[in-house]
Amino acid sequence: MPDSITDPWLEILGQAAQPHQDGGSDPKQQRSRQRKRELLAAATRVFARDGIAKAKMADVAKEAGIAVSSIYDYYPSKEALAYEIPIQRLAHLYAAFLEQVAPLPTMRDRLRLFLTMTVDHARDNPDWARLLYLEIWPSVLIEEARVRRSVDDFGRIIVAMLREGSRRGEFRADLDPHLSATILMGSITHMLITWLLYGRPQDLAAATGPMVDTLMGLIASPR
Amino acid sequence: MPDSITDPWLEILGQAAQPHQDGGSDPKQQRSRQRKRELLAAATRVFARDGIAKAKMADVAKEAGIAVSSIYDYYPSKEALAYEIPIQRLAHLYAAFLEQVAPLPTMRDRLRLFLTMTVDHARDNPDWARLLYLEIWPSVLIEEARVRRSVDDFGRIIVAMLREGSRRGEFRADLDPHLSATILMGSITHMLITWLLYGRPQDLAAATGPMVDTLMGLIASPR
Amino acid sequence: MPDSITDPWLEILGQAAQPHQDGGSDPKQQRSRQRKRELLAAATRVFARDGIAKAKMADVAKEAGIAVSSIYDYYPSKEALAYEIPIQRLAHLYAAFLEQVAPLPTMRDRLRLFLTMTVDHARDNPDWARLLYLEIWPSVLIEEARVRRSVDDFGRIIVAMLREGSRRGEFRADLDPHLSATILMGSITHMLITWLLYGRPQDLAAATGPMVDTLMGLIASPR
Amino acid sequence: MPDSITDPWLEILGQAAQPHQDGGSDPKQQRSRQRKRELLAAATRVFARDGIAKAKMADVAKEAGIAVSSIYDYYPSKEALAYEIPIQRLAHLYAAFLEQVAPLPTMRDRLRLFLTMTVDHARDNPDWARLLYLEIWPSVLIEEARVRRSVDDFGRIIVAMLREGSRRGEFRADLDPHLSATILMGSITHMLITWLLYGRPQDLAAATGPMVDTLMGLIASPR
DNA sequence: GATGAATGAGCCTTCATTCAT
DNA sequence: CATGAATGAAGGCTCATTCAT
Repeated sequence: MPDSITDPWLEILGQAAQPHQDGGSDPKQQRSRQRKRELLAAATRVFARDGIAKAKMADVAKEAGIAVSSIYDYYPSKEALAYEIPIQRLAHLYAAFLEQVAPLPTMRDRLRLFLTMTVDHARDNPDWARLLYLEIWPSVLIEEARVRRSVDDFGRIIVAMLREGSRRGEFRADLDPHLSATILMGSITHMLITWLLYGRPQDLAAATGPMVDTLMGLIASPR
Repeated sequence: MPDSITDPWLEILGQAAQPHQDGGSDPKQQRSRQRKRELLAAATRVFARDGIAKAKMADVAKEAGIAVSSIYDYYPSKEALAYEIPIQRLAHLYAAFLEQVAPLPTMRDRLRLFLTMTVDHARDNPDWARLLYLEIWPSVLIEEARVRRSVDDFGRIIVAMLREGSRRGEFRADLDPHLSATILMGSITHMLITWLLYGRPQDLAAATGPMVDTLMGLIASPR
Repeated sequence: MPDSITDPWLEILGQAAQPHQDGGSDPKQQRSRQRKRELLAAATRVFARDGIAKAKMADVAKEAGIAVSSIYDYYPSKEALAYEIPIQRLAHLYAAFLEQVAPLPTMRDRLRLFLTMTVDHARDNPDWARLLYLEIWPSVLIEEARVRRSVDDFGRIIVAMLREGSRRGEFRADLDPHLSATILMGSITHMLITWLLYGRPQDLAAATGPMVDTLMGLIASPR
Repeated sequence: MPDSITDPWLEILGQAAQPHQDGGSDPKQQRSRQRKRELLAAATRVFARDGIAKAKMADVAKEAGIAVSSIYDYYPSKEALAYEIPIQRLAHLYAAFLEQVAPLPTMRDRLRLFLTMTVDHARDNPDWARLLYLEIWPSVLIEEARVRRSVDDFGRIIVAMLREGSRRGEFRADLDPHLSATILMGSITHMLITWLLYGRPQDLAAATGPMVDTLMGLIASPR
């Protein structure tokens, strides 16, 4: 049974993978775009290290090797700069998943891939992960619609995949998909947070397999 | 088989339930203690509303109905004030659990109680919960040992109970207790965060039963 | 014919002489009130010297011998501070005039006194005069109602006196009081501005007599 | 008695009507000159609207439809740009007056024309008038000699005309020409400022006649 | 014990101006 | 010529904390 492009989970994923309209200015010049990328990377490092509220634009500028005022050529405010980071990176994650998901035959494999990629993405970009999981996600302040949507997409994708898996009989039908999604996301997120804050488990990659196996076992339709 | 006071999980719980040394001064005066309680309650509200970093001592003072400088008669700094909140409340939670846990015969029931009480405590004190789950817990800033210990106690208690449950044959022995604890804590925490940020599930109490059931089902030793 | 308290010009003058509600905070302490006075005096000097837009709060603070942030204990912004100056001083001028005007028998004498006191007040407080005549008065920015009202009172008082003088037969009835008022105010103001900007006439007091005489001659009812 | 070119008032007027050396570069290109004119017009509008100190070069550029940095191809600084405006326009006013004044037989008529043209010029160019009467004229900042001279020319021309009129017996000889000039200029200026700030008199043209008549009556030599 | 008052350190943001292309 | 891009220099304002009364 081939996937239809109209499968809800694919549609949601496809939209989430779209690089939403960039918040800052969009310079035409090649060199400028490069500077902007470097700025975002530098900001990620500084914000992850000091926290958004306590981080200083001066430190971001220094880290990026540009003038403080130049930051404002790209982003209108400190918050706009901070919010751009999770938006872009999450879109990348969703896009990468979209690219690799097609060949997999079952929703089970696909969901497993999604969770695994999420952990790997965090492990490969710990600064970004700190920012997302410790600053942005729990932030009471997310009034910015674009950030909120990016973050919410995560849950939406999982719920949609769970639904599709249930429909196909791969996943238990007796579990509310929101409940399952909460367990999946909460477990993965908590593992990441523990790793970020305490450095445990030391080998995050090694711990991911058993974690994902256990979670998949929980939701797998029996027999 | 009666509990021994030397059971690791009871020992850990007993220590966690001790009100750790208060950070501020400890005036003997009755009236002073009352003011201090009010101050802490006011601070909880303000910090939950604005976030610790953005909250102003002036707002806390106004909410408490006292002068800004008077706050410093009780707590040496804004952070000390902020940190005192989770410390006290978590100790209360642990103590309340300690009081009710004894009569329960199985670790399964006890763990179930712990998770349920955690959710109830958050539901009954949403301001405090915002502060703990959205501000303190993910905080990169927790260098303050006492806060960190209070928070860590949560995980320690669960791991110890899981171990004891495994030892008694109630819980699956093939699951690493840290992995199980991560799932339990992550799931509960994520449910609370979603409730705090999005107001869903609307009826948190009603959602807690199925969630705990599912989680317990996951770790229960088969037959 | 004794003045009635209900004479329009007296009523307007009486209101204008009221010290309008102070814009800044109103500390109870005696010492604080003194500081506030000194602050206003220092601000007058700095604003007159550098212009409001270019003046720095740091310079005002230095001139007043207090910390920059302390200024904000008294006034909420630079503009509020700047605007308070003309408001207070104009009210003083109006009040002083109100005190001295009663004994004078004719409107002619009274108007002459008003114009003379205006010039004297400026001569005695050249910093304040610079601020009022060169910064505030021509300011497009006066959206602050209180400042605008204080300044407008000046014209209102003159027009009302002209009307009363006409009614009494002292002033020519064929002149529109607004036209006359424009000539009176414009002439006096222009003389002051020239004095402030160019230092001419060198002896402002000596030049005032002839100026006022000429103006009064213009509006005096013939014979 | 024909005017002699050596009449002081004519000599002063002639010099004032010369377009003083332009502050910016003087590109020979036709197109460039056009751009410069448009830039000056745009700057007039922006400066009149926001005030020189608060106006931003970026806004001027946007209004002129050119790049910010291009402004600097024409004028070396914001102040140079701002000052160029009154200089050029005043020179135009003086030149226009010079053109029309010759046929008039009496100094009285000539002075009347000068005052009327001044008002008309302001009414026809309210943006420029705001700039001149509310920003430049009272400016403490006019250290720029050329601006100051342009503005001062106004008074010089009037004083010279008053002197010539007195010499000819048209104007009262007992009035100090500086005093008379102050009344004339102050009255006209004040009428204009009131119009600019308050929109009154609504019909400026209609109000000008009586005002000028009254002023001329004041200085006219008695029969 | 309680507070009104004062402050120093700091930070985000603005903007006129420069310059390589 | 024209400009996009970059920046240095500032400045208004905030706020946690201190202290004399």
